[in-house]
Amino acid sequence: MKYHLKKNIEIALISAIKQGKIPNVNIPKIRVERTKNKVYGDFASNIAMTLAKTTSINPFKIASIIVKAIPKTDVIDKIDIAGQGFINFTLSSDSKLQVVKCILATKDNFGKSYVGKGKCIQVEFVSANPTGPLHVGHGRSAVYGSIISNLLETIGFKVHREYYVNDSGRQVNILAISVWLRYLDVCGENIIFPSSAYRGKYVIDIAKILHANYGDEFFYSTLEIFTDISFEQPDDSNGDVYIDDLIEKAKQLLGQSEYRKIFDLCLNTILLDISDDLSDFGSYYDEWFSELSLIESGAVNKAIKKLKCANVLYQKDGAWWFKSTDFGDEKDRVVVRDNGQTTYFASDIAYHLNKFQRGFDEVINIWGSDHHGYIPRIKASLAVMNQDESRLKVLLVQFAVLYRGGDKVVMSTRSGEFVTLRELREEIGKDAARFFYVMHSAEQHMDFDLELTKLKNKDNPVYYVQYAHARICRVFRRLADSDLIWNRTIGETNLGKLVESHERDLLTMLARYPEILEFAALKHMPHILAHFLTDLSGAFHTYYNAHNFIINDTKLSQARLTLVVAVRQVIANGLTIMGISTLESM
RNA sequence: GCGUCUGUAGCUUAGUUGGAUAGAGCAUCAGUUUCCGAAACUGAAGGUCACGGGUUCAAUUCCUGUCAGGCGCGCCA
Repeated sequence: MKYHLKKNIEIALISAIKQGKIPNVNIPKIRVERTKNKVYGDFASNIAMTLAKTTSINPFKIASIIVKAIPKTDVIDKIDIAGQGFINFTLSSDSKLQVVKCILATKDNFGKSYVGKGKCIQVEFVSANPTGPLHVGHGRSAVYGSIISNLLETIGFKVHREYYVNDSGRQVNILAISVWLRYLDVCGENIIFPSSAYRGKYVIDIAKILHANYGDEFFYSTLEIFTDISFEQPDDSNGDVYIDDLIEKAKQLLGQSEYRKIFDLCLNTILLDISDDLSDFGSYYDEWFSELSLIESGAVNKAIKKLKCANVLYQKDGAWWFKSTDFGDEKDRVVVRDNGQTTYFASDIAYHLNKFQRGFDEVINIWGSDHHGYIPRIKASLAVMNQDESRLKVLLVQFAVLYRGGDKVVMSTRSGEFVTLRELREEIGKDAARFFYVMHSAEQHMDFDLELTKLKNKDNPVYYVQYAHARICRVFRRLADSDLIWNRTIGETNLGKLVESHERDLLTMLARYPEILEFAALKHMPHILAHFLTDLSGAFHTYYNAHNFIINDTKLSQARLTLVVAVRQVIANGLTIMGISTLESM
């Protein structure tokens, strides 16, 4: 429709110029937009105002010249000039009704398009360290990433959803050592647990599994372990060194293959928990990509070689540094430590190179806002390796602060006092959690009130939308109770009877749905969809209260029922994209 | 301190390639069930768009300065 109107304006402009009514200037990009206020019709263009300066003609006059030259079609009912020179289009009643037939014909596919032209996009999201269960902070990324993926798929992109597993490096080793120490406890040793180890209850659970699977296979006495290891300072000032010493000692005592058994069990247990948690939450993945595999396959070393060849690495204090300051970073970054181990950053360089080599047209990373300082160095490394870094888009998600009533929920990993995503889901449900996470724009700091999400009224938008759907289902159950049926053919042929303002509003909203999807997907703004569904549901509830659908006037009744079926379809389609259940009754 | 994101009604917030009277919801106040589920609807009130400059036909939107807040600034990941 927009395209149709643009084309008509273009034709009008060209003919006006030919007739000499408007000077022959460069025609700016013609923009046609939905009006914000329905008194201005359905669509508006500001073309006259943008032309005013170059032609030095008053915009109102330009507008009237254009309007006169626009070809007549049966799609457009009338064209007005308003304000400082807006050209407002009102669509014909008949053309507005088409959307209902279109929805009924395409059903679940209504709203889908091929804007993406089948281009491949990789979306990496959450990628939390596999050192513990996901907490509520990860929830927002999980929802944001999965809905963006769904949106992109809906408008014709091929989407690859990926979780990057940081299964190498210190943190996972600390987890392994934490589990091992708890395991020794289970074996009967009395271990003083280091404060810099992971102290959550889940660590003990894994230790029990370890013991159940392997018995005392990994048992060593306290004496054997703690000899030659400096004591941990009570103020935790040497915690890092202490825990690293412990890791080394464990590897020594246990040997590589035994240590690996513990390590793998920890990792697999946690990963299984995370993947179950995410899929129960409605976020799904195509691939779980292992960081360790990059190191073991030599991909990391290859990437480092590339950087060396590009002459952007130098040695200092026994470590290898990447000159990222040459590419706008704040400081240079270490890629190989003085102990010969590669850093997380080195893996990430290899990982991003790998992503690019896999041939994705676009690569999207969804990161917590705490990683924003990390973007310049990754882009720098890609540029050095002759990759087009504009193919990488990093979307930052701000933190959500949890409230319970008016009180902030304090979270601290160390004390083990954090709310897990699973607990959140059990407390308020998947649907409410997803809706709340996504209803605000991602770059907005967000307050998430747990009490609010538990309300079962319109304070809680997820119920509001789900109720609209259930209410429509209810109407049809009621219809059946009265031994009546919905007749689509009669409904469709009588759509012209839908003349009430509530009905016109709904028709306009339904027609906007595909535009909303396209906009939300391309701009990576899933909250737009959430707001749209809330608005559509609101318009429906208003309509429901103002008019009856099951009435004696059969033709009007069938037309209304047909409209309402279309509304239900669009709500269902939208909720599906959001990963939220559609309910037939509540 | 430097970098970065944010600041819209009492609260939570839409408003995005600059457009017409800045939209919602909650809370407040006043109403709506013999009628498809009131988990709903109608109406009222509530705003110097943090503050000051600039750019132009037009600024909540772009630029700049100030103030306030979040986050980052490890040979952690």
